Amino acid sequence: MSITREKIIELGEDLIRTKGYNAFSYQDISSELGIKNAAIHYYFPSKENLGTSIVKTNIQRFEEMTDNMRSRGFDEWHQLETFIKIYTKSHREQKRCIVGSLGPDIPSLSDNTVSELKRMSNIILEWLTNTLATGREKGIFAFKEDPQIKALLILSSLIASLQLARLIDKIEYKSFCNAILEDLRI
Amino acid sequence: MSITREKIIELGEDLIRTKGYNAFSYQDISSELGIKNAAIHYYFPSKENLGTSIVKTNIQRFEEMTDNMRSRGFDEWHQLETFIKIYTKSHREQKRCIVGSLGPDIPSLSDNTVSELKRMSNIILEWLTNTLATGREKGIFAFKEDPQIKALLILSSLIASLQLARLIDKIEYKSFCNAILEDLRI
DNA sequence: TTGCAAACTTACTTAGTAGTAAGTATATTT
DNA sequence: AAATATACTTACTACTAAGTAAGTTTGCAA
Repeated sequence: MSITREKIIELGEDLIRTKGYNAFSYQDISSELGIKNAAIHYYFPSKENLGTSIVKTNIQRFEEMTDNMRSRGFDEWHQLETFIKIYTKSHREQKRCIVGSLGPDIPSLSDNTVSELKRMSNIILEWLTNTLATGREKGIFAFKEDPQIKALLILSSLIASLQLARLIDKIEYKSFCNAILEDLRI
Repeated sequence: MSITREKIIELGEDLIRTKGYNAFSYQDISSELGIKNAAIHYYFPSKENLGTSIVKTNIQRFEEMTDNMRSRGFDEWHQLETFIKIYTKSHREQKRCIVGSLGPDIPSLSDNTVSELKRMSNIILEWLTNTLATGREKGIFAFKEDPQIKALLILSSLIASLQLARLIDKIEYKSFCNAILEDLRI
């Protein structure tokens, strides 16, 4: 694969996660990479191709992570801890997650991008639901709600807190994430 | 106050909550209201003025609601229930809340709009923190976390779930909101 | 060495954006 | 009746966006 193509995807993801899909332009990418606007169109004929590719890359990354955790025999607590670390890292870097960034812009996304984004959300939610359910069966987690509802509660908290962090300065992000985990302790 | 001005604010809020700040234009408003583009500039010289006014209107509305609940002697459970109803209503109407809509677009908002948005977030969070703390003292709510952390968890869940609702169809929004309330039951 | 494909650049179009200056009709005040 | 303010419209500017067509360089293969 071309190095320029990879750089465009990487920078595009960054821009989506900081400025948002509608707020960034091909200009932002071309000037940063020292190439011309049309060079981006060479790899991604339209902005929707770029958007879709970025989401697909993220799905792949997420699946690699969960596969990796499973093959390394992480228990459910450890898996959830690792998952939450993605968000603390994003918070440190002042970025949001892809789902939280593209979600608000759904009305201006193409059908292809939206369907990939839906696929991604469902993959994450299914993994989380599964991890919670299995963890509770094994006696690792304790919670009274339905696993899917609980998964949704946790995912919502993580996504929105990255956004709220920009609005409310006094957020202690670590305590926040800790509270999510501690809430599940037996 | 002018009726056109009020209509512009109302429609503007709607557009922000459905399409997003960067995705709507003065054209969207003018064509819908049957006026010319420049008429909007007459009331709101720049888009930032409109944005700021919309946030201010929302702050006022929120404060009227909480004042009203207090003066009518609602207990904390009833107050929280009423607050959550704002989100179930938004969900029914397929809209997000103002904080959840403008939050993602902070990098493209003016300083004035951002500071009003921060003020709004803090007012909501302070009210929620306060309600949770008082409710727990009175023995109405049960939770182990710090009230501010708990408030943040609840607010994040409510905000993000409106966004996720567009991505994950099988969300049972009522059960979701119910889970938030039930989690606080003694 | 010629041919060809990959990876671009140059130079452009089209469409939409916020914003403005100047004019006009209507109602209100003096 | 004259002056003035309100609430707009007309007609524009300046700019930025995505996207495209055609040309250029570079490396490799026949």
